[in-house]
Amino acid sequence: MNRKFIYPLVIILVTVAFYYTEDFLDENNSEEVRSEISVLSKNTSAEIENFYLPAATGEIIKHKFYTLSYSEENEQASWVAYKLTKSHLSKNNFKRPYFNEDKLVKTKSADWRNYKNSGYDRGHLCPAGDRIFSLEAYTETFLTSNISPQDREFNAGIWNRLEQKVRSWTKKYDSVYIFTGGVLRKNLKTIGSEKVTVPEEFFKIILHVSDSGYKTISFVIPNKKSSESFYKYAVSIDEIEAKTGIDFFPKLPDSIENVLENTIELKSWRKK
DNA sequence: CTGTGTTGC
DNA sequence: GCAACACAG
Repeated sequence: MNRKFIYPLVIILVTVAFYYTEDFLDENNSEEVRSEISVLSKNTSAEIENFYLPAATGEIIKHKFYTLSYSEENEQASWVAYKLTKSHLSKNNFKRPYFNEDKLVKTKSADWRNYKNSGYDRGHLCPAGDRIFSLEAYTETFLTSNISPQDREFNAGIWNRLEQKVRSWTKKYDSVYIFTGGVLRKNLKTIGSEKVTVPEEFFKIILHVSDSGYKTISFVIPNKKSSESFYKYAVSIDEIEAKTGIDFFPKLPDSIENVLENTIELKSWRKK
């Protein structure tokens, strides 16, 4: 191809796209948000800790590579939050370590033996596959505060497919924030001597932050085998809040929080 | 990738 | 408890 032709064309396209998105996004991305994003973009290490974390529902545990809120009643996290970036998606072939108690949980996290012969997987909330960029990060996901009883075919099936899609979104968008956990209700079935509750559904929220604004997609999926597309289980964040009692994005200005939380925006996430 | 079970020390 | 290996979705 002729570079003399391509370069001007690219410049024109980029310019048009820039002005188009500026106008287009004004509707739900105020100056308020823009200025917050510009502040956050200069504050990479602490941004999730300080700004995007859901409200606490129990003891907040800040690990090096993810943060969680532990529910002692349920012997598992009520939510796990972490940032996934393109650079995290490296390749490694670490041997699976054993699950350990999370020493940072003051009330003691559940013992892995609760899961043994329970019929349920020790399902990662922050997936090991998202922390393979270092042995330390990988090992840190093997804490019992980061697992929840999951149906075998749910975990290896629809939930796994969603996790892989999150990795593909990460490649596309450079970085995303992920918030995930089981829907913890009263009177759930339990396993093991410590009575780890078995969620009937799991939620996952994906947030993308860029100069042009915020973008989210979220799901609630039953803890059982499904051959459906996970898109069938796309819900609003409001719905997840209603089911879990968790307040997501409590620090975002209400005007932005409301728009993010009550809309289901599938098109732009689905397109290739 | 998501995991489990068995064998042997 | 841990290592090695086989196996399943």
